[in-house]
Amino acid sequence: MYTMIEQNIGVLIRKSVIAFFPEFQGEVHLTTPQLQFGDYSTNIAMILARQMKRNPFEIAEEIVKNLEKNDAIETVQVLKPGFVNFWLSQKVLIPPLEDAARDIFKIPTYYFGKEKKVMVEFAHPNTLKLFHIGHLRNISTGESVVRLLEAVGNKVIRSNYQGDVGLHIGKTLWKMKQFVTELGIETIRAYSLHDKIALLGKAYAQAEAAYGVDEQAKKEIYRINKMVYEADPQIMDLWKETRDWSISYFEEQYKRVYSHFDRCYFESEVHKVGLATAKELLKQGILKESEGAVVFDGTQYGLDTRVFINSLGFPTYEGKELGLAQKEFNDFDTIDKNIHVVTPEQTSFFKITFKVEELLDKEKFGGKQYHLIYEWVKLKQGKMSSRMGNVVEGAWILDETKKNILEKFKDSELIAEVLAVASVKYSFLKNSTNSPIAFDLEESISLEGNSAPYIMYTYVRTQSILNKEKVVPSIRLATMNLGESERSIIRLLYQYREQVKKAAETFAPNIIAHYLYELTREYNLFYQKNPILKAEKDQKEARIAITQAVGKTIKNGLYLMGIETVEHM
RNA sequence: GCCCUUGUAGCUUAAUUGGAUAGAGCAUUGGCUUCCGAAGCCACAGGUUGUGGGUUCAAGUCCCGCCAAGGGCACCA
Repeated sequence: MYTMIEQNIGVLIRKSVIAFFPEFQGEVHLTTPQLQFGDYSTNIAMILARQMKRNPFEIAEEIVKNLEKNDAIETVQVLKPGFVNFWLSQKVLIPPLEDAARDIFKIPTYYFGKEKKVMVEFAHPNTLKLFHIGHLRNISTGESVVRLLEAVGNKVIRSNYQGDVGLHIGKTLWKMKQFVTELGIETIRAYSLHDKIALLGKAYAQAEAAYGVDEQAKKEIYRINKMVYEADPQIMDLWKETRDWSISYFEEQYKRVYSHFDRCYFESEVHKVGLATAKELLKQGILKESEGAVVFDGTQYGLDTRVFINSLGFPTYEGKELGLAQKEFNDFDTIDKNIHVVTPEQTSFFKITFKVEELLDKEKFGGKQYHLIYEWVKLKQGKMSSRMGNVVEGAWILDETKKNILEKFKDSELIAEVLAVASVKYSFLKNSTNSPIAFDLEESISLEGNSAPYIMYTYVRTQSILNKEKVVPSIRLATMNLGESERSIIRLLYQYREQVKKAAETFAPNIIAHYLYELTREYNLFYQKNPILKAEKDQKEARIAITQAVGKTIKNGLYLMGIETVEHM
């Protein structure tokens, strides 16, 4: 395993340092530098320079001088201020390549605790509302994080928390009741799912408008909201039916982007537990009464003060979260970490609920809740707002991209669909999760350069070559004399597993995107320069093996990003 | 008013968590098919990393001030 190699090099350096500086205590830190600076690098000489009050370059030379010979290392080099750079020998570079060619990826493990089990909570659209482009980014991020955490050995539970009670429901149902009276429920039932969802959207928009100006409407909306909370039979039929439409619609969206959930939580099933918990916390003095509401005074922890039970006696979003947390942690026994993929405006909200949960049960919740901030998809033309009617539906952008692909290239419907999903997902995931995406309706999704089609095209290219010459009888690369361009691809392939681990540790799919793009570019350059099938015997064998390894690695990496591959395009 | 986040080429962005010459893609300009898929490849150009200071052998990254944008700060979710 490469980690062994890394450790071995660390030990070698350590020994070497101790040889001339016996009181050395610190850590030897190895990094993966740019290819031009070797496979591993250490800055230990610069750190020692301060302690020893000597020139770092001299120290670096001394380290190299005292270094024991090791057949994993081909070359060692000392550069400028005092970097020591290591080039690995083919002996250790080749096995990962051979593995990759056979579709074997020995990803190092990474756990957050002894349970080796984590929950990722993502998607969370609210029922009766649109599944918009922001949800699409959320689900792309969540799905990829799930797969990354699985890749490093965790059991991952996919969960999804949806708001099916609350003011937005009150509003929509208020208007929907009118629609039902006007149109008749049977007429509406005959609508396609898509039209039903559109009607719900219309109801919400009109209710939202009335809420601001019409006192009577506002009162009525509050009344309906209360009925929903109390599960009043008078409203429950409509509530249930509209909720079902919404849920089926969401299922369609999840399926289209290859996601699914182990458990979908709803506010309607947690608000009672939340309320009870908040009341209990009030008794314990963790929460307190203020102006008729029950609040948490965060000032003592440098946090905001927020309401958990409002003066009408309903649990707020904060109150419900207490119920959710308990259900999540009870339903799946102990988990090491619960990762909430949510926008940044909720930062204060999470800081407070996490704090309260910790005060409630430190053993159970302490240090386990994590808010993974993913940023908004912002429209270049202006903000998205359901009131303004300029919310971009998730499906819309997928459809647009697909149309674009069909127009530009002569792909089949099926392939265009896969490419569209890939393009949209990739365009989200290549950015770091915490950077806002400025989305331009005109420019749409990029289909060249650093994009999914570019990477996919390269994959297809590798498959096309392999179709012509499948057989790789024996890979004897370890002893072969490889050229420069072969070597840089092999060295990149060597880094893959480490990159996956890093991406998992930091919940950062963009690391995979970045890596795949780099690998793909390197391969394309190689392809352009060198014949593969027409190369000489040994060389041909090596190049086919590389082609196979690159293909498998691309496929594996794309899978980790939640992207399917195509064999032709 | 207080708190948090962000500011990198015309546009969209990366930078291995303090490392080496700040890396790409779009857009612009010029070039590459008798040959494995040109959705490709190469080249040119584009930068005082918002700004002023500080710490360090080393700062886009850390600290302080200022400017700008976004978000949050009691009964919405």
